[in-house]
Amino acid sequence: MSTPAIPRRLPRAVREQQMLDAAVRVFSRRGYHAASMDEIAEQAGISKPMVYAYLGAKEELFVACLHREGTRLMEAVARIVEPDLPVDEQLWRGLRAFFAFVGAHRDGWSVLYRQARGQEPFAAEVAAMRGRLVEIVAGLLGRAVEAVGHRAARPADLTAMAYALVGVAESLADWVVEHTDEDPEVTATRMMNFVWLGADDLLRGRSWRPVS
Amino acid sequence: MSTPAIPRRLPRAVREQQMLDAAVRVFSRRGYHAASMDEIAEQAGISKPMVYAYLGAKEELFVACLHREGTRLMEAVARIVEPDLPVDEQLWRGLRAFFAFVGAHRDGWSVLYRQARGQEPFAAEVAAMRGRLVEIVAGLLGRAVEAVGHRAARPADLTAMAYALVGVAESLADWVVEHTDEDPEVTATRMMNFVWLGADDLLRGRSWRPVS
DNA sequence: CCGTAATGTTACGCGTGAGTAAGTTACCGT
DNA sequence: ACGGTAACTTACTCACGCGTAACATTACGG
Repeated sequence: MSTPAIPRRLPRAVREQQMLDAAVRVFSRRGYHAASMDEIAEQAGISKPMVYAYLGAKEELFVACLHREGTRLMEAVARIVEPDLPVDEQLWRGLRAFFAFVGAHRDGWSVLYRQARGQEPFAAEVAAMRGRLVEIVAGLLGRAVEAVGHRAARPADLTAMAYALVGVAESLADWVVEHTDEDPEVTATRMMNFVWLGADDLLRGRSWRPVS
Repeated sequence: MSTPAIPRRLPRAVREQQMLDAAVRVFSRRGYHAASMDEIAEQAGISKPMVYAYLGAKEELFVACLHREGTRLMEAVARIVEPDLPVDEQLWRGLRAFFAFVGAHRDGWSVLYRQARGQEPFAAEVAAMRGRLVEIVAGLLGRAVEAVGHRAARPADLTAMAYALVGVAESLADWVVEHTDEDPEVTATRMMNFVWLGADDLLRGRSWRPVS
């Protein structure tokens, strides 16, 4: 009648995930430099050399965090969006998935966007990811313009508009992080209203879809 | 006929500005932690103990940078905006001033927004500044809604909308930083079009004001 | 013209935290 | 049951960079 006594030794794959969990938590709390490898190891319930053995030095570890969180985010969104839908519907779906993800992975979001964008070795990588996203959105907008039957807009105009869209999403992601109580879906609705209709219509009381 | 031989010793006020200039440059390039006091001193053309004598330890120095750049930005915008103008006109003026400032002070913007928001001792202060700005914008929107003669909107709705607006501005500030060649005024126009009209109208070819 | 305060320098102490060497214990296939 | 390997630890080294003590020099008011 001895409980199987959970093994003190765990397989590598499991430990790696525990380490990444701990690292994301600590990086997001302290910031890249202030975070110490010792604290990360402690949080992971393991000793420091194991972290080095499995995930390498601090920089590599941070990149691993970035990569995991970034991939998770992209997949969460990609899973939901279906091509060949009208643009507003695609936006709506993508945004719901995005805010839901941020709401459920605050620390990951913080590492990705609050930390990495400033710290020099990583800023470039995040900028690249963001750039790809902006171009995807710009492409979407381009197709939408064609569909409505207009002359093709200048690429710079579309890219700038995509920049703005992505910016709104990032900013409202902070809103989601700060307002724990509010349903991410409500935030997605707010964004759709704002972005799709514009301030002019909005101030006049119109809405793309009611907020709640 | 001896040129007055610029004095090697300079008054405190001048040195302090040189130091802050150097600090902003180095902080923006390297990030808070990676920036070394030695490099800042060297960039300022002075030795390290002088920096400590005039502006204190690293944290105090960074706060001083934050404060100077933040104040400059606020003043640049406040100087332009006049109350009692219609909301869209106020937005337009404020945005022109904002993007012009960012275009002329890239490093300052980077320190303020890319660095400070992640680094723990400072994140709170920046968040507070940003929060005040959001509330100002929200107040503006509230007055606009009343002016159009609607029932007062819920505060949370206005604040969220202000969040989104500020987010667009921040994001397009990055656009300005990256596209050195483009006139900041063009960026301000892009933002007005996007924010005021919304994607729906915009994709159909309408515009608040042509881009160029 | 001289003292004194402001401006400036060189050279160092010292904590902190990244990264590692060497050794130990549990697990697992044969 | 018994090698061998994967999981794990303790206990260091060492560089880096913040902050300072102690000292030098120029300006300038009285």
